[in-house]
Amino acid sequence: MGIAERKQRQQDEVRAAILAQSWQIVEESGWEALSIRRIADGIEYSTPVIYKHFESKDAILEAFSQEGYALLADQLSGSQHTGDTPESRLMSIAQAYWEFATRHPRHYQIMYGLGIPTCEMVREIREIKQVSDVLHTAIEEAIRAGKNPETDTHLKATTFWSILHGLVAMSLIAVPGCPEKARLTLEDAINGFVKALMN
Amino acid sequence: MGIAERKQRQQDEVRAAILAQSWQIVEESGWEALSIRRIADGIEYSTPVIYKHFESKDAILEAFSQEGYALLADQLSGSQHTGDTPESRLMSIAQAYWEFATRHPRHYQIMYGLGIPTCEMVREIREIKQVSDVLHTAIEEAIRAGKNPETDTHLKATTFWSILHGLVAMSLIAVPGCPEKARLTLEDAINGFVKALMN
DNA sequence: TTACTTTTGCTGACAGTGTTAACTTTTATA
DNA sequence: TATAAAAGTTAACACTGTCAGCAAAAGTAA
Repeated sequence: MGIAERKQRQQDEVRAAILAQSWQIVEESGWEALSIRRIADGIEYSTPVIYKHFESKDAILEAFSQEGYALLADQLSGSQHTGDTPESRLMSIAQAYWEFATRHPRHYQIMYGLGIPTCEMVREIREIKQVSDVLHTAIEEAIRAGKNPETDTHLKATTFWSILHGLVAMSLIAVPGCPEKARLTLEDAINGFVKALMN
Repeated sequence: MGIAERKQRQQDEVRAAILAQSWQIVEESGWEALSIRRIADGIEYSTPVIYKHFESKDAILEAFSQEGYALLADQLSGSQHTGDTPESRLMSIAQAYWEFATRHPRHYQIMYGLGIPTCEMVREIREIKQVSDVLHTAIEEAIRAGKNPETDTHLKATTFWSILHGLVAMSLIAVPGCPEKARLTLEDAINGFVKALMN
């Protein structure tokens, strides 16, 4: 009596096909080219089928946004323990953040283009919280090792995140031609931030 | 023979009406509600008339983007000479930048939502260049007054701009509820940046 | 004033968008 | 094999930006 299981499997396949087709369209032609009809064409189904799997087009975008945060969280966690000082660890995280944005620009676009992560989102969406947690942990560690242990962790973490986002948004998206200069800008800014953080 | 002049005047009025109506729609319902048909309805003309004044919808958006940069340049110029040290002047500029974004969020949205200012844009569009110039001047002055006179001005100016944008994007758009905290974050970050800038 | 020309503006269409109600076909169960 | 449920399709609604072709008004010249 594996009928229900097979059905579920088939549905899962369709859902996966929707996402795969969507991603193919986005990679080839960008987010603005993504449309329900184009997805339906690609997977050889009619448009309403998509609505059996996703409540709306926005839901599809959100799925990719979440995927992006999961990927980012992964990369950041991987760099979390690189380096032997809190300073170098913060720098590693910053570089991982930057690398993620350059490697996955389409992901970064929806993650921050369709509404920057709000406090509620950080609370509700696990993937965003993971990113936020990595940043908070690294900042907290640096504060403890620094000369001002009663510094506001949350304040510094949002500052850190904001600086990272600002640099990525400007350097990466605005000047896609010279990634070397962008990297220098990043390292310089983070160096300054870290020095100010630890006195 | 003031016929041509009167005609020009009438055309200018229609153009102004298009922009005024557009702005009313945007203020009331946001950028996503702005449509050519709605504008046409509002000014009591048919849709093709709009295309006599603007090449496309994007051209209308660009007009507002430019207006935004002009406004921003104004505010920054006004704060350029507030304060008697280079440090305090940079802080004034940062605060003016922040104030502009909170006071004119719709403007800020198109200015940075529809493509962040690239190097070419800064070169080509006068309004953006004015903003860029104010930042460069203030940074240059601070570098000269600091302990590292051979610091790269352009690098530091883009860093300054990036940090400002990052803070605005995150603090303002993400957490619209608590402007006080956002302001603190801004001042803290800029303080750190300035200290690192001047050693 | 009349005839002609240019400007101005409108109608209606094209090709596309997200979304959904109603219907048909396929599939599984009794 | 009849029936109920699930799956999938067609066709529409209400939008979107854009534009070709046509009607009307306004200006110019005889």
